[in-house]
Amino acid sequence: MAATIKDVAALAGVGIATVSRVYSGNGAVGAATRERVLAAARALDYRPSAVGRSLKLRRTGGIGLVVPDVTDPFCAELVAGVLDCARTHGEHVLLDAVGDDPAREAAAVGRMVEQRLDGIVAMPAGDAAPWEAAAASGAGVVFAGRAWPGLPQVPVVLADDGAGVRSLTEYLTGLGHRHIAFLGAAAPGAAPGVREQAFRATLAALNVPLEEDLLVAARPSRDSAYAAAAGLLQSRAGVTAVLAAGHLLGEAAVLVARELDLRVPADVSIAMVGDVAWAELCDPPLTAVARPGRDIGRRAGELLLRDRTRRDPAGPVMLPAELVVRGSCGPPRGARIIRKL
Amino acid sequence: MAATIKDVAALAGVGIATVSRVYSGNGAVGAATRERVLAAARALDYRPSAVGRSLKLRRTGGIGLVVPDVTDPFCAELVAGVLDCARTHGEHVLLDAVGDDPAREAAAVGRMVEQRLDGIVAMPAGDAAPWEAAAASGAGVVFAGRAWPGLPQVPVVLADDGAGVRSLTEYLTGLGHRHIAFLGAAAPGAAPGVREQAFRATLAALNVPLEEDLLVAARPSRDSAYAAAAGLLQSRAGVTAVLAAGHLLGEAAVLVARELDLRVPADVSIAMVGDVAWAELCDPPLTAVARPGRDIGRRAGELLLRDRTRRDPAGPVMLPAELVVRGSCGPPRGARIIRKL
DNA sequence: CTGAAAGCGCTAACAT
DNA sequence: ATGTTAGCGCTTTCAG
Repeated sequence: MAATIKDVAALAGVGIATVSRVYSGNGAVGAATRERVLAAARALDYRPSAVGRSLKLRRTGGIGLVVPDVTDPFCAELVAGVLDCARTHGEHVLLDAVGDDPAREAAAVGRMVEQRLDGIVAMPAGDAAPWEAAAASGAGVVFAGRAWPGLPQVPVVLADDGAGVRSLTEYLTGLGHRHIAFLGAAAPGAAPGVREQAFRATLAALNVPLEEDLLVAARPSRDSAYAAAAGLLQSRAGVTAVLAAGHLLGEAAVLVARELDLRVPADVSIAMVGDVAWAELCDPPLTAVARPGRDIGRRAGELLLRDRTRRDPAGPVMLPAELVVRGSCGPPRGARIIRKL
Repeated sequence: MAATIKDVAALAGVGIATVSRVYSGNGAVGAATRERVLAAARALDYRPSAVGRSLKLRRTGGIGLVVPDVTDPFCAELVAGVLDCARTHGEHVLLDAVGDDPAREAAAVGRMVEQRLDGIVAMPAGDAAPWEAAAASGAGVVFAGRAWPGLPQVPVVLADDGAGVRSLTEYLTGLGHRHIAFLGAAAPGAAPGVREQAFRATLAALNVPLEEDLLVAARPSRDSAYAAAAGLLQSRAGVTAVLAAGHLLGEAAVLVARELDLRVPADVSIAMVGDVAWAELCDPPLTAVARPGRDIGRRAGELLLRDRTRRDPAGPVMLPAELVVRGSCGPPRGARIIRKL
């Protein structure tokens, strides 16, 4: 169907090497010859085959990208960032969404390895095995937006959620809150995430006593988030503010507060980590920690594409998460009015 | 770096053809031999190269996907749908976002053609040329989520926005509205889109006089949307409802209404086409026309992957857009209260 | 049931 | 400046 280099060479009356030289830019060709080649190519609608070239060069180019869900705003930003990076480098991007399912992730990584991509940037979900295999196969791997404790040798770029939560916690306590709920804690027994750790640490540093029963666990699903928020706000033991550890949890908190006819921020302050479009649209607009998804994606791509003989940075690359103050947090009910700075 | 079929054959003490047969499934191999091959492959971390196979088979597989912006909720849904489809067919997806820029689109399509993908599904932005070239090269092309009048021979799958806008317009007029603004009309002189046409037609069918100055134009950007909404609502000549033709326009309307201290729906009713996450979160929740982005993506993928010798359906595939009634629309101020049905 | 060999489209020596 | 050729990793006749 598609014309090959031979067709072009034949039509132009030159050898295939000349055609190759015209397209690859290596080696010189006379102006007249080049013109004949180009004309022939145009006549035949010739596009050089990346497949043939890849086989010969033993390097395909291309970035694999594995995220849990393209529909999630943070993931979408991250994808956009990787796309940006790929575009500036003239690379293509192979995308898959694996829904945090380790089996699907393994399958996706396997397919990408078979495609002989330059490397993979991923928000890792489950098993270490596929990543080890990918790295062993010579493909680069960079994690983005999510840490993966098991593979310390894999470079990773993250939002500095610890700092983000610290800012937010300090902001809330500064407003006068002493009974802050943390929505989205680890299940009892499980290791707490960075967000929860930062929350605990900040409270401790501020000498605000931590109330363990205000750390409410939730799995990362809408339903679980909603249940957790409902459980918290219905029987709220003097909670004056809730810090939602993710945008799904923030959404749940807003919805539950509205259902319970709680005024925000008069009755409860609400804030969340993850700044998404609706944060600005809801009423009142939600204070949130903005995580630089696009930058993370871009940076991860750069890390992948750059010369891999160079030593990678020790430890994760942390990109700043910024506190965006909007109208959803105020002083706790009954507190002295804080004078504006 | 990576092991090849030869390495495996050598280690297993068989010919490369046998290794190939083990992996491709074509031809029979003795159980014992197969085991030896598999063992050797495992020892070498062998993964067959898709590049070699593609070259030999002269068919790469893979779906190209071109959207304006992965960060847009509708596009993200569409991408997710194509990903779903690709997964069930064992295909991979090559994604690019081109920001509605014809030059970037042409570049993206060019790269995809060079990759010798099976075909491309796209939300087309600009020029017809790259698409014609792609189709000529033998790759299938399917448009999704956006019509492209210039290329009638390209199959296209769309949300039935006409029907959606009709439902919405009927709903609004049913509530008693007679002065409905349409936010997002075509620029004066330009051809109106399906949404606008449906709006005009529905009003005409209902014998509601159309007020031309309530059709306000906007380009598809946040700024333009905001300006249009502000212009409309500041000097509103008796507008009782606004129908926003897209989610960006809906967002702008909500924001402007809030800034102007207009109560929704008491002072103005607001509704939009495009149901996005925040519609449910904002206060009051926004009535919207839900467009089945994911289904559109899936369907477009199917259309692309299925035997292309079969005749494609004449005319676009229309997927239903559903009116989701929430709290942002009510009877116009001063109207007789409509009895509940 | 298995091996040898041709060739997919391309690039990079090497030769002219 | 241009042509010839080998070979990238794989599948697939064709022999055996």
